[in-house]
Amino acid sequence: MKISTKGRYGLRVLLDIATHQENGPVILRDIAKRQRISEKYLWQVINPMKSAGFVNSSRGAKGGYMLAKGSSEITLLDVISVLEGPVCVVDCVDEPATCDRSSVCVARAVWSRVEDSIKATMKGITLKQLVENEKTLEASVSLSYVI
Amino acid sequence: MKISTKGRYGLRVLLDIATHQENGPVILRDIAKRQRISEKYLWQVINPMKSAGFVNSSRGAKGGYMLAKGSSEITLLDVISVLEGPVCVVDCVDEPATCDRSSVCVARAVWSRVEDSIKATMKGITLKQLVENEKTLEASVSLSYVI
DNA sequence: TTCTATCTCTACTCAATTAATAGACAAGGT
DNA sequence: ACCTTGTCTATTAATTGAGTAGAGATAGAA
Repeated sequence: MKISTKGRYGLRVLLDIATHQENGPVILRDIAKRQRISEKYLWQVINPMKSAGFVNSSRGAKGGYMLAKGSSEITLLDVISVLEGPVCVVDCVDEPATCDRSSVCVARAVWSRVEDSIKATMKGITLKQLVENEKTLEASVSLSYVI
Repeated sequence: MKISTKGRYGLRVLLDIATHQENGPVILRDIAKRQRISEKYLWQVINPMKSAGFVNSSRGAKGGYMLAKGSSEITLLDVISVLEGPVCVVDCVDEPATCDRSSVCVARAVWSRVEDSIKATMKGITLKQLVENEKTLEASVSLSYVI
């Protein structure tokens, strides 16, 4: 029941891009520095998100990555699905054919219920919310320094 | 985001015991046959549940396992916590000390929210419910044969 | 008492997955 | 041209998952 580094890093990468893309594309090296993740590994994280259409890239000097859509259109469920594979706590939920009892299996019904609940929660969390939370958090932190 | 065999088998084992313990202790070999799991591996599943106080065991002839408490007192969250370890999608949620940013980390807040939702869902599912679901399911299946 | 059924425990193995690292290559802007 | 940046393919070490093997302990029955 763990989220792997791919999923966790992916979320942080998107958040990083969202908060730094005002002045043009954000380059991998800077993300890597800020997030303390190797560039090489980061590429493996960001590449699927490019394929999934969360970010755009441009090559060469002044290149980098930018969000490909509004941050309110990217949900946690999207990110995790792309980086960790479909949210599926037990295979038989998504692939009933793998077990002949699936149509009458009480256990399967349970996993299905758990899965639905996870999906619903994740779908309700957007990148935009995170960005806003971060802003208010920063504000309160800097405020505490002033006081 | 997968539940491993330990957790899945554990649930099935409890359900199996609950539905077969009327005539005394249920032996591992029978559970193994019915659930198509090796006895050896099954022991690794049932042993933590014994330690956790879900089942009692008696040794020797006529021995076996029985539920140690009412099926309404065992929740899915209990079972999974015992067999898969604490429900924790990301370490920093349960152990804030592992990361110095944890107190101001937006990502962590997200994982915490996901975790809480999973826990709440699992806590709401009791073994008793499963037993009852199975009964009604059996009834409807046998009915369909009669018709 | 002895036999047998049953649970108990430790150790081992094999495969898959995770989390990286390394290095060559491709393309676009100045 | 040159430098910057993204793109791709391998490789690897560590961890976890899933299961097997076999000896040992204990309680009831004959």
